[in-house]
Amino acid sequence: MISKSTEYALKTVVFLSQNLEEGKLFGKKALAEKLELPESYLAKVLQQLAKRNIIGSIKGPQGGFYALPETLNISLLDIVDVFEGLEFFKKCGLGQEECDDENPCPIHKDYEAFRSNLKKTLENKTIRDIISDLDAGKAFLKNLI
Amino acid sequence: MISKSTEYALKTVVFLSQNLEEGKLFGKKALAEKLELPESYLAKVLQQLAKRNIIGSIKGPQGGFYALPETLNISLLDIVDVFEGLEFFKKCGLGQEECDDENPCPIHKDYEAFRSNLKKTLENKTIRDIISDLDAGKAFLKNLI
DNA sequence: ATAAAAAAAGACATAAGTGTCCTTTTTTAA
DNA sequence: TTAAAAAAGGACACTTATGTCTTTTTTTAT
Repeated sequence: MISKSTEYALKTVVFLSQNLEEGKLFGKKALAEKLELPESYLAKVLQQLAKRNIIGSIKGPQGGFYALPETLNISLLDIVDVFEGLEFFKKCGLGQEECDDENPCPIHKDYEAFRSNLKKTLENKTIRDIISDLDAGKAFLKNLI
Repeated sequence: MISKSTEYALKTVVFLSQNLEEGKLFGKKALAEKLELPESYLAKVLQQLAKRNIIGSIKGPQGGFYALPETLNISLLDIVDVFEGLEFFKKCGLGQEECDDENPCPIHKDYEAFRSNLKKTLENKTIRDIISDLDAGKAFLKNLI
């Protein structure tokens, strides 16, 4: 449910937010090196994030990507939404076309609880929260702090 | 986490268990028609189930597949294990290589709770349970009862 | 103006899951 | 013993996610 795209996006958004300073920009190459991610693939991810206004981008020499003021309020679910959509949180765990409270599949109730709890967790976890956890040493992400 | 292979396998195993009668066999064609599944692909699934002794198979004319006595005690997790393995229940939700209680990712604790709950749910749900739920009208699976 | 730097975009490569088709092997029934 | 029926297995096609490479567009600095 969480693809590489989402994983790379999260790390980039966290990094940019940690380094949010007046006029400070990071190119795809710098980001790929810092975070040890595939540069060309990361470029696509960055473009999608910029298009969705989750981060900002400036073209030309000295250009690059940067965190917006709102970026800190972005939730993990927002990032998942960009790359996977929210279908996962509606679909039946056993792949049944029809599956709801009226017509439940054999694990409907448990699975429904699972996915809605997971959704809530992702929804409530903002970039701000993650950075605060990283700062406090309560959580870790490779190559970030 | 639950692939088409697992979905098809579950439906077949349930069907065969519902029709467990002395000497009664079903060929891949009959199963594919009954369950409305792609016949050639289902054949592969059936082979893997037979190889793992989750169902039995007999070659030759009048041959086919059938449920074993133990088939009723098979859990959903057993079927998942055949086609996806159990990696999902160990892997980090954010794709981090290192992620455990010592070095948790930002959603480690919540995610760990979800996936272990889900695992327990799959582990405790046997084919017998599913058939009993289907019989009682408590659950539904397309083309099964 | 022009060259360079960077984002943006398009085309292609690879791997895994899904799915189909064809051939081989086994085994039973005639 | 032979033909047919069925499982078993191998090879290939399609799709999506992942990843790379090249070209185009934008923009700044000289």
